[in-house]
Amino acid sequence: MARVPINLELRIQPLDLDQTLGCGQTFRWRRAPDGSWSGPLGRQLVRLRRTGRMTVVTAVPGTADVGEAVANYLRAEDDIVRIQRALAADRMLSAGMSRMSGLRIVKIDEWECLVSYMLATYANIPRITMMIDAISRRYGDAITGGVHAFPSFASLRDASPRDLEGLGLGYRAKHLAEACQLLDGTSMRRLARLDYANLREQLKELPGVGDKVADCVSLFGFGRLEAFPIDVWVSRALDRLYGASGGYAKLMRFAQARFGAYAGYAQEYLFLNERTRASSGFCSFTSVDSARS
DNA sequence: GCCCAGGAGTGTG
DNA sequence: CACACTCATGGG
Repeated sequence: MARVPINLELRIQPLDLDQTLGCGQTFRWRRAPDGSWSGPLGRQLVRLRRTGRMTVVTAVPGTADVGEAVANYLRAEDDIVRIQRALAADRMLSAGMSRMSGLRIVKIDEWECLVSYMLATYANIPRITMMIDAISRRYGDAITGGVHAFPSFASLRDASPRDLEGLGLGYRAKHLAEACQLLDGTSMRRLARLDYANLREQLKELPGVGDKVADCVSLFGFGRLEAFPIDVWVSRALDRLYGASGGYAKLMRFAQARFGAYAGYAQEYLFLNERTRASSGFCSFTSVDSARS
């Protein structure tokens, strides 16, 4: 593989990189002061930059399929305008949605997504980012510039639980180690064939995977847009905006009845709105300088 | 120091 | 079904 950068342009619209890569659905992208974003995609380090209607893609080491990989990651096939128009029928959503018109749900690698959201339990986004960086540095192949690919299934399966704990994962280390013993190299492909209801039930069989994590993995990892992850922020939003309260199953039924096939997008709008109300910023930007060393 | 975090697991009423 | 408690730890 020639370690030569490759450059190309993609036309994906609408697309706001800050909203899409900095909103907390994915954890490995870093924003540079010039507004470009860089992150590992497979075994390449990809840099994305918007120029007008186009997205400039730079990849190291460049492979011919990087354009397809980026388009897949950004779900280029999703008709965001149509999805937003459908969801705008809901007055509660339409209010805050216009500020997020460039937000796209991303399609993360299934294995990476599963591990990432197992680590995301009861931790804030900066810490989740640090944990994922830690296991990548320790178990992932080096790409370039100190950036490592996300560790493969085999590399994490062979990791000792004690070693994982030493990376600051806390009680999540045990869940991750036990989950690896229940999976094999073909598990993600098998899960991908299931419908959403069976997928989330199968995911919940894994230690450290409950309703919320199963829905995050269904949405961001397996691309099921009907999934509606309910965390503390979404739960507050449902209560505040709709007066909906109760357990996960009840709120899930409420969301599916109200938002339907695009519940995942509705969830992201509600999540960001509610989190923004509590704090100041829209996105949790992590600068290139502070996140790498 | 204090509070809380894109929860899960287990036990109890 | 709803709560209550514990888990292990670091960012803000």
